[in-house]
Amino acid sequence: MTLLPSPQQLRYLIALAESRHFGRAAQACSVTQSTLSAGLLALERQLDTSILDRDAGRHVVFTPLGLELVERARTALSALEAVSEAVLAAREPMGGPLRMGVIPTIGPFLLPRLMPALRRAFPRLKLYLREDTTANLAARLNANRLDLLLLAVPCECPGAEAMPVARDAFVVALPPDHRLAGEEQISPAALSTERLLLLEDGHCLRDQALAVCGLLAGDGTGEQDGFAATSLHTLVQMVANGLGITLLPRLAVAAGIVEGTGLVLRPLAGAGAWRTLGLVWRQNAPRASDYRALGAHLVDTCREALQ
Amino acid sequence: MTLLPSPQQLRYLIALAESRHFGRAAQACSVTQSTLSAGLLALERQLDTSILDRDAGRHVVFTPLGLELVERARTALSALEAVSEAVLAAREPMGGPLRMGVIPTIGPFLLPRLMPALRRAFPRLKLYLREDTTANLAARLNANRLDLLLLAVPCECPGAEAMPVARDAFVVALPPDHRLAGEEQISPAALSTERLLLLEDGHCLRDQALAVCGLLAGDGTGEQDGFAATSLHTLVQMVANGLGITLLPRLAVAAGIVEGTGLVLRPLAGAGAWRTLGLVWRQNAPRASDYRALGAHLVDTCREALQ
DNA sequence: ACTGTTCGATCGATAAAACCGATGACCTTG
DNA sequence: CAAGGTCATCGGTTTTATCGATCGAACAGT
Repeated sequence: MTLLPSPQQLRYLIALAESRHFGRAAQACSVTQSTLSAGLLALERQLDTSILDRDAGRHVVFTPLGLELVERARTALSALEAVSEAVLAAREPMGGPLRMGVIPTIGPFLLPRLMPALRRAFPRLKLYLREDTTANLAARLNANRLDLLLLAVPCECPGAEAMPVARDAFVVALPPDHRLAGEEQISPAALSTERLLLLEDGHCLRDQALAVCGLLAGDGTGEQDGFAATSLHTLVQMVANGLGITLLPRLAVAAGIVEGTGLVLRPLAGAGAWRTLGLVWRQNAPRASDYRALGAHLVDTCREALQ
Repeated sequence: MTLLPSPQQLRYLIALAESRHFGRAAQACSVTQSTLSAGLLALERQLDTSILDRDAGRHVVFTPLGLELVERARTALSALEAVSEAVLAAREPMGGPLRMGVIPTIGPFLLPRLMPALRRAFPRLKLYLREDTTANLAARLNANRLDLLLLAVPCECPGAEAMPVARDAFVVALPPDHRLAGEEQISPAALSTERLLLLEDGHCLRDQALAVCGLLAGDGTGEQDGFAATSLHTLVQMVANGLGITLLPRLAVAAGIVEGTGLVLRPLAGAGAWRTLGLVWRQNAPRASDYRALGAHLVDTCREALQ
């Protein structure tokens, strides 16, 4: 039987990959630098390969194989942690810490409603939140630094399981004096010729809104003077200032994002366009059944939030 | 940070689950019984849970949670082994041992051609073979006791990646004095009223043949007097004895399975039915690129084997 | 009921390893 | 060239894994 790397060695490896600094990596692992150094040397000796390029000056440089090993170490360590966590999950369903990631176009509008409902339904749940873009959240989910994502599905996330929870329609928001403000509803085709304001690149809502207008995402598509908003709230302010029009998710509208701005809201003509909100977690996550139960509650909360 | 189970402890757990006997499990791990016993007790203590039901007489009985932990331990250990194996795979592409499973309706007809070709292309490859049904092979793939499967895809195998390599058409085989033997080609509908002989339950070819005839798989479907064949060779002998007709994969026919039997072969009318041969391996398998290269060779071999 | 056997748990001793603190060698920077 | 920072190495200590021997309970055959 081949000699296996120890979990500790893998921790050292991952910590070093994240900080690229022996001392800080050691600190993250709560050991001394000498211990971490020796542990990594032992790992290289056991695997009979070189993980670090030690001829590369004083910077920590990984060999190509070393980088692959880091990735595999991550999944291996996640699998090990899943063993421990399965015990906790079985002992106390819907208890303990849950690290959830949420995108900025959902969080501020849904969480204020969701949190009280969850606290009522699952009093023992400790929910840690992180707001970030889909790509960053997905990376953290894979690195086992988040347990659950609340975002627009489908999303590129290999090895993950998704559960759709709600359909969130897009609504056109315009200044009251806009020439389209008199229309009952607005056709998607009409949008593509307007000055369409969008969130900056990286927000999935941006790409979805562009898709609704029949435009392809790309550098600066749909931007006015190269200017894009950093949040839906600033986006609304820009529209209120007459800089253009935009698409808002019904979820944000229902949460009152346009209140006091005087903006006019109009539905999209036709079958309408929407995004699908959903939960995403790692396959084989020990608490997957918890996540599904949470998703069931989320379905209710979304129905209420979307009136 | 939570205390993680050690790889050794997981090995003990898995070995015990497989043998349900402390002494033999210890032997499988090359340790003494006392070591394994202490290791498992330490694991239960660390996880603060009970894995074994020790009030259940002298038999080894796992708790429900214990069984789940065994499953998770398997995946965790596989992930750990993947780290080590990635090193070997990088050091020597297409070298070292490869444990391949193959179904009985492919192996005897393709391997005689495949093996010499592989030996020529990859001289350093050490290929271990196991012939079994799809279900058993899939179980062994998941348990990390096989690396690669050669079978009919798609197959139920979660967490696996598949690569189709060839299309293998079905051919009707009949006795020369059969009333359908005079036809140029035979329609699938005509088959369903014939005395159709098939492999016994568990062979995927059986279900595929039934599907071709528009029949659903079920208890005894398509059996004559409750009698089913255990291999394609015996099946051919039964047809030659006038007990009925059957469907054979072109692969077996091309390998000469009906030679000397006097059986008549007729194509199926219409678009024709076929099975897809393919390779399957675990996602994240360190040698996945090797498997794809092997699959590319397999495409050639199959083309030749199917003439 | 008695008895020998089998099986898993426990104990004491020993060898291996993980870890720490201090130190050394080397590179980089001012 | 000197100073600071960074990783590797070394000696000593603590912890852990393992073994061999033994114990006690459950079971089977008489």
